[in-house]
Amino acid sequence: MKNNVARPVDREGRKNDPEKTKEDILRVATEEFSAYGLSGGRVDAIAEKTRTSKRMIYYYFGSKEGLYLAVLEKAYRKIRSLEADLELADMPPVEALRTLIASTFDHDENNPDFVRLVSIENIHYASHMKQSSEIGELNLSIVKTIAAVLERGRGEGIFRRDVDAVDLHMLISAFCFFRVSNRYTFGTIFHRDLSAPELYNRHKHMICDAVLAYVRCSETSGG
Amino acid sequence: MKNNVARPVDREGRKNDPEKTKEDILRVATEEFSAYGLSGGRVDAIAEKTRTSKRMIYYYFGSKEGLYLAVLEKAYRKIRSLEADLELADMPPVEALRTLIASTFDHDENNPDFVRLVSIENIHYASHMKQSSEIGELNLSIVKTIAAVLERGRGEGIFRRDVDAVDLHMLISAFCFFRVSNRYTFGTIFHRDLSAPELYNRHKHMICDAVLAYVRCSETSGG
DNA sequence: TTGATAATGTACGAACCAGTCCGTGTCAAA
DNA sequence: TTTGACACGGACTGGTTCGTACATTATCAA
Repeated sequence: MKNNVARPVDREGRKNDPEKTKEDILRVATEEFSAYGLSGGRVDAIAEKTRTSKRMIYYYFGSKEGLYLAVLEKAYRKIRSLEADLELADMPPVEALRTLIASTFDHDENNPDFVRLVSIENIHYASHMKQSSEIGELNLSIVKTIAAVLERGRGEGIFRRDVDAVDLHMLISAFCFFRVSNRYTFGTIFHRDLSAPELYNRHKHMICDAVLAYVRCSETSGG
Repeated sequence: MKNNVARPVDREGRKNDPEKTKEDILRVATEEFSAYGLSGGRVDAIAEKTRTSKRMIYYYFGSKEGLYLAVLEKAYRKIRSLEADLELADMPPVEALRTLIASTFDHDENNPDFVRLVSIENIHYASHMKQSSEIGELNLSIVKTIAAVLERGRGEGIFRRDVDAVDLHMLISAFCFFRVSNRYTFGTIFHRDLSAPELYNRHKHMICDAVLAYVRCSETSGG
C-alpha cells in the first residue's frame, strides 16, 4: 500500500472522504448561518468547527453565498421529504385538517433552525431562493392536499365554499411559524416563555380550533 | 426663541443642529438596518447617506450596536403611541375585536420596516431588546384591551370562556406579521404576490372571520 | 469679549474576513 | 509502479469596516 515503508507509526494521516467532508461542512454551516445569519456568519468560524479547513469550503461550495445556498437547499429538501405521507385522503375532512395542522405545528416546533433560515432568507428578500432552481420548483404538494380536503368538506356540506387553499395554508403556517420565529421578542414583551411545554398543547388546540371554526363559519366580515 | 437677533443671514458655514442631526442619522440608520440587518448594515453606508459624518454617529450613539438599539427603540416607541386610542370600550365586543384586528393588520401592512426590524431582532434572540429598559417596560396595553373586550363578550354570553388574551393577540399578530415578514419566501414558493391589493381585503376578512369564529366557537380539539 | 463646552469634519489605524496561492497527500486505473 | 485526477492544509492577501485621534468651528453664559 504505502511505498514509503519508513513512515513513522502515525496512522492518523489524512483519510480522503469527500462525502463526509461535504456533509460535515454543511452541518456546521447550518448551525452557523442559522445562529448568526448570512452576513453575521463567519466562514472562518465554520472552518474551525469542521474537521477540515476553509480551503475545502471554497473547494466544494465556491463562495460563502454558495455555501449558504447549499444549506438552504438542504433544509428545504428535508421538509419536502417530510410533508409527503400523511395519507389524509382516507380521513374525514375535519380529522384530515386536524392532522395536517398538528403536523405543521410540530414541524416548526421541532425545526427552529429551519424557521430561522427562512426568516433570514426573507430578510434577504428571498433572493437566493429565487436563484435556486431546486427550491424554485417546490410547487408544494401541501396545497393540493389542502384543496382536496376542502373540496371533500364542501361536498359534505360542512365547509364554506369561499376558502382558498393557499390562504388557508398561510393562516396555519403563520401561527405555527410565528410562534417559533418571534419567540424571543414576543416572549420578552409579554414575559412568557413560548417554548414552555404547557403552551405547546394549548397553542396546538388553539390553531386547530380557529382554523376549523373558520372553514365551517358562514359569517362574512365587515372589516 | 433665539436670542441672537443679529444672526448673520445664512453664511454657508456649519449650522449646529444636534436634534436634526440625530434625527437624520436615525432615519437613515432605520432604512439601512431594516434593509440589511444588524450585521449586514454598514456604518459607512449610513454616514454617506446622512448630511453629516460617521464621526457624529459615534458621537451621539457610541457604537454600531448603540445606533441599532436607538433605531429599535424609536420603532417601538412609534407603535406604542399608535396603539393607544382605538376607544374600543364603547363598541359591542364583536365590533371591538374587528376594529382591533383591522388596526393590527393595517399597522403591519403599512410598516414593513418595523416588521423587518422585529424579525432581525429575533434572529439576534432579542438580546438588544432585553438590554433596553425602555422596550423592556412595554407592558403592552393591547393585552388589557383585549382582556376587557373578551370579558364583556363573555358577560354577554357570546364568547367562549377559555380564551387567553395574550394567546389571542398572538393568533392575530402571527397572521398579520407573517403576511409581511414572510412575503418573499411564501410568495416565491406559491407564485403569489402577497403585496397585491386584491389580497389585502381578502386576508383582512379572513383573519377577522377566523378570530371571531374562534372566540365564539365551543368546540374542543382532539389534536 | 472670552472661555468653556458642544458639535462637527478629515484622515487614519487596526482588526477582521472573504477568498486565493502554493504545495502536499490519496487512490485507483493503467 | 507510475500517473493523473481528486482531495486536502496552512499561510497569506487585499479590501473592507468599525472605531478613533486630531483639528476646527459653533454656541452660549459670564
